[in-house]
Amino acid sequence: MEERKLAVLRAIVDDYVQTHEPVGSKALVDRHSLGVSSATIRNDMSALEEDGYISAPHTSAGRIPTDKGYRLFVDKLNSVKPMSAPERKAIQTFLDQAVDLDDVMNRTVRLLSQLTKQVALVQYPSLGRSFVRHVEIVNSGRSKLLLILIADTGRIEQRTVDLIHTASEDFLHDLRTRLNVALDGQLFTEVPDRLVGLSDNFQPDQRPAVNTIIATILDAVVTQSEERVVVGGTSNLARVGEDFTATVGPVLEALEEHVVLLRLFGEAAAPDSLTVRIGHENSVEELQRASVVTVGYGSGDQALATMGVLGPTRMDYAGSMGAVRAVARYVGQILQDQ
Amino acid sequence: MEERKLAVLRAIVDDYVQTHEPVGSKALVDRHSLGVSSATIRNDMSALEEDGYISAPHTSAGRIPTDKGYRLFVDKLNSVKPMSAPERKAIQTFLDQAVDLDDVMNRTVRLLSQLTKQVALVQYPSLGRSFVRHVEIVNSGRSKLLLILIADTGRIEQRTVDLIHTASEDFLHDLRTRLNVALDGQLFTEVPDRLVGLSDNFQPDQRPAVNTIIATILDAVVTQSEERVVVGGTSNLARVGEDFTATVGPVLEALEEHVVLLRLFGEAAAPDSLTVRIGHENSVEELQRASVVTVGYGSGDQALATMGVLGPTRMDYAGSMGAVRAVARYVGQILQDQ
DNA sequence: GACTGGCACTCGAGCAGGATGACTGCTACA
DNA sequence: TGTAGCAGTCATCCTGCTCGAGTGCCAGTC
Repeated sequence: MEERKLAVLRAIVDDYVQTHEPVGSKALVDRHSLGVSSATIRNDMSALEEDGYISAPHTSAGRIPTDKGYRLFVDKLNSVKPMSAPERKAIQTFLDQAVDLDDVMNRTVRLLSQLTKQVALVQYPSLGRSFVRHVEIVNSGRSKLLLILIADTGRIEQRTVDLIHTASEDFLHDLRTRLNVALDGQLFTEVPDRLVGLSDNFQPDQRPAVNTIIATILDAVVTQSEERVVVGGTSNLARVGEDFTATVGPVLEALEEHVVLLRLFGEAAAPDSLTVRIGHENSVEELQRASVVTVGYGSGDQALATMGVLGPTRMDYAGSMGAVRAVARYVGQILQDQ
Repeated sequence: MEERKLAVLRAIVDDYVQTHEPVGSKALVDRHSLGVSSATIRNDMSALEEDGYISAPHTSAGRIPTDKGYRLFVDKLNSVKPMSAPERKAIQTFLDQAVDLDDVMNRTVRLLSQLTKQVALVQYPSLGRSFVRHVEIVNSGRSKLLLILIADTGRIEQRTVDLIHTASEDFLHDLRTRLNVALDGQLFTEVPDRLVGLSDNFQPDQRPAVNTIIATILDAVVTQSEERVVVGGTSNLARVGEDFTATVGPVLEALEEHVVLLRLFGEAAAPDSLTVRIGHENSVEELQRASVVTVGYGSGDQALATMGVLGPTRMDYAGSMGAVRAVARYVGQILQDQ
């Protein structure tokens, strides 16, 4: 791929992202200093179209980039747009005001959507990659217990447990202590192993209750461990122009299905490694006219979860990538400090 | 207001809600058995327009109800549409599967939006109307503490507290016990009073730490007590047709501002008392082309919080009111059982 | 007095046809 | 390999037109 053809593709993407209109050869030489005439550009564009990087909506219109064109553009992007110093400062102070994990997640989503003017997606720290900080059991009247699992990231899972008999305070105290001895500081994925044989320490008549509680813990840890995603900035979809019911409707629907979103995130990558999925590269059908920029976040080198933004394929990739990466870094830091 | 004019208004609202198109006098007599000719209807419509209940978008079009017309329609509604037995069953089983409060709230929002095909809004149970079930303090390494407040509704508030010195386990045990003695079973609004003088029970050198912790509790209880709302079903806005950027964009923006939504809910009414705000009756400017149906929910006769749906003024009021009320009842029951 | 049938009038929707202009592809040339 | 110019294409915009839904009014009827 010759240098100039790449420059032409870059120029087309830039212009199209800005104007949302097919861009012609003449407009291109006017707005960019490419050093050659429009006829030459036409030849290059013709070649680019041949190779499937751009296409013309109809004969007498300009060209727009295809998914393949955006892909090349992103691959050849020499640098993501870094945040300015005041922006970094603003991100930091805004996130530092958060009082708890929910607040961190909500603020992150707001920040991302405002910075990128896109829909923001933030996954809660995965339990599977977190450590148990504390287990608490609270008697909630009658024969009900409230079971609370606290992760080092500040994430909390709670479950109610129905027992057949009312549990005594002594029994609960004993159980609480043993659970915390067994689990505190362990990875959540280790929890099932650590609970094996725990009920052996109890009186036979207490074992059914213990086993019920253990089953509930396992359910909370295994079944529901990944399920939480926060979405924000959907009003940014209003600016896409185009036909609404056909384009934005399905996207909104997909965003409501958190299961779909989790599939969208896929495997959490290492922190700082940006992933860009453009149009059809996306496995979720409703989102094949959209692009997604994601990045893993977390403390240390292992990612806790993923966050990112979603927008039309004609988005500002360099800017979005920069913003997503910057925010992810700060969130990683904050969760480390918790 | 004569009976027939009211019947005409009802028919106009029904037809317009169904077709989304201005309805004329002829269509009206065709579709409804009003027992009079179209000319008579025209006279009635003329009078209704005079009184401001309906209006014509332009000369040769039919009429559409005004906000005032919808208001009269709702006021004269003799009954909300009750849920069918299978629907009630489905609501109940779906909600019964919820594992914790977050899950109840999320399921409620999904249920409401699916039943009404509108945007659903659910406020978390207000702390101010809940009782303290338990207070927990967890040492989270170094000089940090994790403070957890659990309400009887299952709602959990957490805060991290930075102390100057590392707290001893004995001190924490003592503090935890005293806090629970003082607070368990109390209304959250009583919490500030109950904590007065608590630090007097501690050694002078421990008092600064106790006071810091108390200040954090008060902050969690007072400042942030009302703040949580869940929104769902925004994809239903895609079906409004009309101009998108002008209508739906501002609504989506308003929905993202949870502070605005809380103002929308206003004072939580008693459970079961439905409130309908139509178009301009709404104080939130961006939502003045929308209608909101809300109802308080809770166990007993005091409402814990509010839930409802939001849609275009031309919504199915009877159906929405029925669905909202049915769901609110079940949620109230479930929270009572927790 | 309330209701009906009929008729003239209004005004937006929708369509056809023509002018406009942006853009390309091609060809000849430096 | 790059440039200049020209012919051709095609969507968009505008205009004028017809069509028909729907109203308002009036005279007549029960």
